[in-house]
Amino acid sequence: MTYSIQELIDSYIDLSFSVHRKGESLIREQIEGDLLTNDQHYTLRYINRAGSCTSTELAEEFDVKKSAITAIINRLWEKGFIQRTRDENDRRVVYLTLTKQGKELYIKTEEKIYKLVETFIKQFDQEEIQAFIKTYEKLNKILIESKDYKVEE
Amino acid sequence: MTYSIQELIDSYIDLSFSVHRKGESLIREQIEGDLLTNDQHYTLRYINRAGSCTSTELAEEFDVKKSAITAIINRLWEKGFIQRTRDENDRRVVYLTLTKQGKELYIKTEEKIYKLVETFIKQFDQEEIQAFIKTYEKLNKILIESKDYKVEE
DNA sequence: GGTTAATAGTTAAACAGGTTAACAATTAAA
DNA sequence: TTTAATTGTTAACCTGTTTAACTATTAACC
Repeated sequence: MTYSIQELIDSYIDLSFSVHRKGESLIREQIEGDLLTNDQHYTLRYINRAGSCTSTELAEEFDVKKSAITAIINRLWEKGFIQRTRDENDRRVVYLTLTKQGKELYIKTEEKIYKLVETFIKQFDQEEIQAFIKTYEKLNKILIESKDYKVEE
Repeated sequence: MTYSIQELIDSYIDLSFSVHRKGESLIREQIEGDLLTNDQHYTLRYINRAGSCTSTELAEEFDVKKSAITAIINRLWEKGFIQRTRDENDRRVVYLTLTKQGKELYIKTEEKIYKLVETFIKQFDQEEIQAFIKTYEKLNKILIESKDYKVEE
């Protein structure tokens, strides 16, 4: 188990591709019928965890422009999964919360995804779990710190 | 460093989200101006590594329908980065290869991505490298094997 | 050999998600 | 009180995706 730096870089790229493509497509299959897309589920997840949040917050979390969030929220709002409430103190702000329907669908979908991921985790032995945790903590740290990375020309 | 199964599942989901969102957006910034999208670069990468390939192959690799590949290939073809060559033995088949221009752009872009990933890898100490390799190998194995996973209702 | 399958790729319509640029409404700062 | 900055939306446009129908070609079968 010795990799050159080149091989490590390749591994990272391959893993990133696999998680993105294969992982996302596995998760897509757990999502309720045609009711939600992947991104819509992530949006419900974020709002559920936050309890209530704003478009600006979602735009930062997802690293997209606010207009992209407006579009996603509109679709969820039209389907009755999200509520918009104007802040009476600062009337520019709109708080997003899940409706009862939205919360129910979110929980149901999330349970399926948990079952999927659980089958992954259960295939790890003790050593692999430790390796996973170490990698998870390191990668999260690096990805956050590299937010504004720029290659020198 | 002890995580419950619940926390492990959450970690997996968080990591998957981070790699997808933050990782992809970091890579996007390394890609040449507005010449290529992320998916277009992945397409050039696959063709370059294969030397030559077909739409069907790309559709399987990316886990999308062939018509989605046609759309991507069309855009790359219009910009002169990809060549289409009909197989004379089986005239249904079209081989995709990079043009000189396409190869040059691909290599230039890939170098930037390598530099980015290199800065990640260089932040790993020896133990973290071993943990990463173990996790990489395990996750790749699991993602491939779970290709047709279905949650029981 | 001639009909029927299957395969490779394309096209068209429709949708989701993304960007940019302009805007309205509101609040903060000068 | 005029000028900035912030929050969110809208409109135009692009990319990537699916479904369904289609063409062209090859393979399979009787």
